[in-house]
Order: sequence, then C-alpha cells, then structure tokens
Amino acid sequence: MNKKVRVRFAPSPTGGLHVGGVRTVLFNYLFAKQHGGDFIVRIEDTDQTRFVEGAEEYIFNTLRWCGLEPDESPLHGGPYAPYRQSERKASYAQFAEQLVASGHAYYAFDTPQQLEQMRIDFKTAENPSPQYNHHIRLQMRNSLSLSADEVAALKNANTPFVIRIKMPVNESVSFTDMIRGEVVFNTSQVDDKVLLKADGMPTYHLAVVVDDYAMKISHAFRGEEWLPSAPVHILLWKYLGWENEMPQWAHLPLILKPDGNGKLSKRDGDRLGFPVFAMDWTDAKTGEKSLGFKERGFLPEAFINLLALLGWNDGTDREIFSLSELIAAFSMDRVHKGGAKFDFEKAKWYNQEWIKRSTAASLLHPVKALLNEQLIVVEDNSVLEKVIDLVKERCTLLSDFVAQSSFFFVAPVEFDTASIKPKWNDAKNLFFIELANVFESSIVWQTTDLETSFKELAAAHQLKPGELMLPLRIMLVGGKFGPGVFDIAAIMGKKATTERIRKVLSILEHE
RNA sequence: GGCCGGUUCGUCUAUCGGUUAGGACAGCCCCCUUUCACGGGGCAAAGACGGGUUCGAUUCCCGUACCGGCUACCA
Repeated sequence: MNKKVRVRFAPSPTGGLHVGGVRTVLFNYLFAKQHGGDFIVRIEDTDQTRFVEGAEEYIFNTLRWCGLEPDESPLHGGPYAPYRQSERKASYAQFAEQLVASGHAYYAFDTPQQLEQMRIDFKTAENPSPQYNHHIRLQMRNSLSLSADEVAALKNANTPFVIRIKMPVNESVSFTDMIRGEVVFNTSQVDDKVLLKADGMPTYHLAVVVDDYAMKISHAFRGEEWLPSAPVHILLWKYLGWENEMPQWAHLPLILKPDGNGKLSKRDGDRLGFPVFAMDWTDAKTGEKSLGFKERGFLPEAFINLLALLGWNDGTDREIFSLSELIAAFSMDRVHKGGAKFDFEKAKWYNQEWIKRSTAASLLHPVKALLNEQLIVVEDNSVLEKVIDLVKERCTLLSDFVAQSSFFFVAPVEFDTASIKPKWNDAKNLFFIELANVFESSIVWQTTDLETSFKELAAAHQLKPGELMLPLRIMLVGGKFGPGVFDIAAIMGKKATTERIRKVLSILEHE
C-alpha cells in the first residue's frame, strides 16, 4: 500500500525563520515535490506566552520569497482546515482524555511551585535534573497517587491540572529514522511529558501526533533536537490506536555556529556580522531587529542552494542547483547525520555564482530598487541592463550593485584625486583638456572608437596610454574600480564623459 | 549526571575494503588585466585515539576521547 506523500512544516509563530528552519522546510518541500506529494504548512500557535505578533505573516512571506509555496496552509486553505492549532483546540483535550481513560495518561495537579520543589528535593550529584517519571510520580499529586474521590473533588473544585503521559517501565521503543536508521530508546529513561496544559492547549507532543494523524501526514521531518522526544510520539501513535498510520520519521542534522560549537543562534549572526534569518525580522515585543539574507543582498536561488548543500550533496562535485534541479536530484539517503557549521564566506560564494548566472533582465528590478533607495533614478531600463551585464561579475551581494553602477547615473561626489596627483603634470593636463574636446566632437561613440582616439591622442602627445588610464578612470568613476574605462564611457555617453573629465581637471587645478 | 546522536583538510564535503584520500570556500603564489573583479594555473591543508575483523582498513565491529542535542505546563 502506497499512501500519498504528504509532508508538513509546522513552525511556531514565536520568531523569525532562521537558516535551520528554512532548511527543514526546504527538505520537506523537496521530498514532497520529488514524490509528487503535498507540502503542508501548519501553524503551531499553542504557546500563548511566546506568540509574537506578525510572525505568521513573516513565515509565509519567507516561504514566498524562497519559492516554497505550500499546497495547504492557513493562507492557501485545504481539505484538512483549520491549519492553526489554536483553531483546533477542541480535539486535543478529547484525545488526552481518551488516553487517561485507557490508562496511558493521567491527571496531574502539581503546582509550578510543587514541581520546582520536586526538582530541588530529588536533585543529586548523579541526577542534576530529576524528571517527572515512574520513580517519583507516585509521590506527586496526580490521579495515580490520589484516590478516585480525591481526584473527583479536585476536578469539581476546578483545580488546574495537566494531563501527562504515563511512560511504561523498561520497555523498548524503536523506529527507523530515514536518516539515522534504527534508533532505540528505553522508556524508563523518558519522563512523563505533559500532553495537555492547564489552559487546555496541547503541548507539541500531543499536537504533533493528533494533527499529523488528522492531516494524513506520511513523512515527518524535523530537527535533530527532537530525537529525544521521539519515543513519546511513537507511543502516542500506538496508544491512540493509529500505529499503522504513523509517518516515517527523519531527524535532520543541526546547523552549527561557525566558531566554537553549538546550534547556530541569532546572537551568532549579530556577533559575527552575518544574517541568520531569511528576511529582516523585528521582534515586536523587544523591538530587536535582525538582518535577513534577503535584505543583505542574497538571491533566493542562492539562499536555497546554499542551504540544500549544507548537509546534503548529490555525490558528485556539483554545487550549483536550482530549486527544480534540487527536486530532481534530492535523496534522503544522502542527507548527513552530522551537523554542519555555517560558513558565511561560502554562502556569499553561492550568491556570487547565482548573480553571474542571472540575466540582466532578472536582476533589473532588485537593482533598480536598490538604486532608488539611494535616490538614483534610472530612466532607461535598457541602459541599466547593459550596466548590470558589465558589472555583475564583480558583485557578490545585490547591494554591491550600488557601488558598482551608481556612477553610471550620477557623477561621483568624491574623486580619488590623491591617486592622480603624484604623477600629474602639465603634459597630462593638456592631454586631458584636448581629450575632452576630441570626445565632445566625435561622431561615433563606441568602446573601440573611444579607445582608438584615446590612444592616438596619447601618441600625438608622446604619452604612454598606460599612465593616462588611471586618471581617466578616476575622472569617470571616482575611484580605482569598475569595468573597462572605455566600456564605461560608451554607456555613460558623451555629455557625462566630457563633463567629468573637465570637472576633475578643474579640481586638480584648484587643489 | 542520564539518555540519544555525531566525528575525513580551518570550513562544507567525495570515498559504497585496495585511491598519489578527490572537489569547493577561505588562505598563499603565478598568469591574464596599466583599476577592481572574472577567468586560468599552482602551493599548502584531513581520516580523533586504541583495539580487533581482514591479505588489506578512512570505510566493518568494540572501547576510549572529544563535540553536540535533550533532560520545561518551549518548540
């Protein structure tokens, strides 16, 4: 029996989407699309205390930018709506109660203070973080330790309670992870996780199982940090009687910080000067802003590409893949087990490669927007396209286009005359005065013609062209960078070229 | 502490028992370029350690070390 591939990404709207999150989405998406299946986005907004305003919208904006549009989601609709956990609240309590009735879960009335006290009381050198498990549950206030009457009385009095799973003692729970193979846990090592919180909302553990079942999820991908709680979820599938519907699991390796060790966090980005979020993220509560890959000047193709190759490769030396090529080439069994350190230098290389591969037409709009931000107005798109083709190979980030192309449209404010002056003399001054005149009166305005007349004039003045190239560049560009000077002049046009030559000439005279 | 996972150049990685252990990023050098890049060529750089299994281990097994994750009414 081959059931339809249905995978889900289940973010909690508690913050921006960072590289690890996007990579999880990406692998979900690739696997689904590769198998002609559905990609579902379900919002896990169970945690009221950490819910951040605007986060859900942010998630969908990010997915759209990356080109990973869901087939079903709160935004796109679908046959298993609603796709927000907060809107599915009613069903969770029912399943939690069902587990209590079948003896696989129990009510617990312990207050936060009592839990804290328990952790202090049972803390030892060998056991620094005691768990609410089979060793101590009978010493706590729950429906296992209390009589039925006591429990009934507490419930009648509206005493807040949670429902915890009753983990069996010394049983073996195993499953086959698509990446790691057979993974075995002993149930005695796992604590009695809370399934239903006092506010009636499920924890992730209950919600993920109930929703995956309801939405007929066939494959569940998530970060490696979830591996330790996998036995809870496996048991839940079993206790709820859905064992045969259980999805296949895959626990993805973590993305680690570039220096030192540990999971990559947004702090590392701030500290090391690179983005960790897909797009700019402002925490509405703290007002804290984090830079995004998009705003930093990354192309979505490059972002997707670099993420895919962090923990996966196709077995060849190939490193550049488009999304559709990834769908074709992706395979679960080539996903790594170990975590990968994030390397921003390599990330920039991917972006550079994608800029080189992009057509001027496709780069036009983002570059134009960037120039507009600098109050540079481009009147003729075809000119900008020519400029983009000329300078794109020296841009690693989209933002580099500003420095590399603004001088085509606006005269530089500063000229690096300091680089001209040391070797400046009257002969050169005369040459450039005449060059401006020659250019001004020239009939053709092509790269090669400009170069020819420049060299002929230099010869007539008995000057080496090489010594005149740098001054000319600085006159047109303002500094020592950019494409070939005659290419620049050709695009810039006669008027701007002669104006700038004369302008710098006058600056040199007055300095 | 316990449980689970991981370990090849600085970094991302290739290798499905036999290779001069390959590629890419970063670094260094050279060429191209009278700018900056692109491009081309080159240098340097790795199997954590100890036991097995085997004619032969980076590869398979065990142990050790190290790193990571989890150990919340967070996900």
